[in-house]
Amino acid sequence: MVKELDEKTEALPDHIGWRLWQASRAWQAEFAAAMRAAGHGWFTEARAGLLGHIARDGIRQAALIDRSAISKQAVQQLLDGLEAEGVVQRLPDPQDGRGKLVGYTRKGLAALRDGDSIKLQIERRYVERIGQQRFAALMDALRILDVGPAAAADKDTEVQ
Amino acid sequence: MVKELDEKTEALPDHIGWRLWQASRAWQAEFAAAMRAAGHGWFTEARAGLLGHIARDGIRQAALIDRSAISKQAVQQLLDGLEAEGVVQRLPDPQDGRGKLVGYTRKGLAALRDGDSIKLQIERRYVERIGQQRFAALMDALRILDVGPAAAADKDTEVQ
DNA sequence: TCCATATAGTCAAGATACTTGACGATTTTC
DNA sequence: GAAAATCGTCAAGTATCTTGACTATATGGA
Repeated sequence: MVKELDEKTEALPDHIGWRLWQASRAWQAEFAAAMRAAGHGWFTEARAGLLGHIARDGIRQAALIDRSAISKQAVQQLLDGLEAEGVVQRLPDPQDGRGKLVGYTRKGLAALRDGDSIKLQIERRYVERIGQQRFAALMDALRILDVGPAAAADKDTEVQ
Repeated sequence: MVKELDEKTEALPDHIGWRLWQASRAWQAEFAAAMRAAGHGWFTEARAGLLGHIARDGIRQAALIDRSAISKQAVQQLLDGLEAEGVVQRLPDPQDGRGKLVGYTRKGLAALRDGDSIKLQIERRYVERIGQQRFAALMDALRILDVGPAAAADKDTEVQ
């Protein structure tokens, strides 16, 4: 098709936000596809974002709400889904009659283990592609940039 | 609250995917907030993702669909919204009776200009935070990683 | 002790951003 | 020309969020 080749191939955006977005989306798509291929068909990106805030030994639902950047109702709905899938379970908090403790089921913990090995595989591919040094520099810069919910939550202390 | 301090502050994930996701979300939230503050109340992250693929001199809707990672119906719905907001316009393609050409209105072009200056402001803050060298290394690594739709689309040509 | 207030979680309703499936109009291919 | 592919649209449904209203429990004085 000559017509296609005639078209100006206009450059895509090349600012930090665009690059981060593309890289993030690509990573998530790769990870989610591998998780589903590994038998965890319930795995979605929204759920992944929440699971990232649930420690292996569980967390109080209220604390989870604080850490996630979304509303408590959204957290609840995601938890409802994960609970229905048998990935997490909610138990009453013995310390606080109002509270719930969110923890992983055996199925959930198995998924975490699979997830860990998939992460390593992806990371290995990234290192192959851009080299160990550049990869280290990438992680280093992202760590020091230190955006995200933890950094935002620290503002409660108002040290600045 | 002593009880809070007693709780183990379990570490958040620290792999490349998590860091990219956090950084990407933070950038997008910052950018979208600044755009809305600049009077572009119609600006959302989903729309931003699509606009990133629309060159200043327009694009055929079919080409836009190819570049975006979403379904053609999703593209259409986003375009419907952007057209209703007066940001883009769709004109019949004189070369192809089936096709449409998507282009910016004056309002859309003005938003692009504001967006450019906001991007520069955010980038300046990032450089202040992590230093010029680290920022350059970050961009360098992300560019060479070269994930995203353009990389995928280039596979059609099979130059590799 | 009792009451005001804050916190934890839930229920309900709605918006946004997607999806798949079906379809008509046009172009390309043979 | 007629079959097949492409382009855009319409319709319906799902996932992921939102805000608002509400109940139950806990906390912290008077």
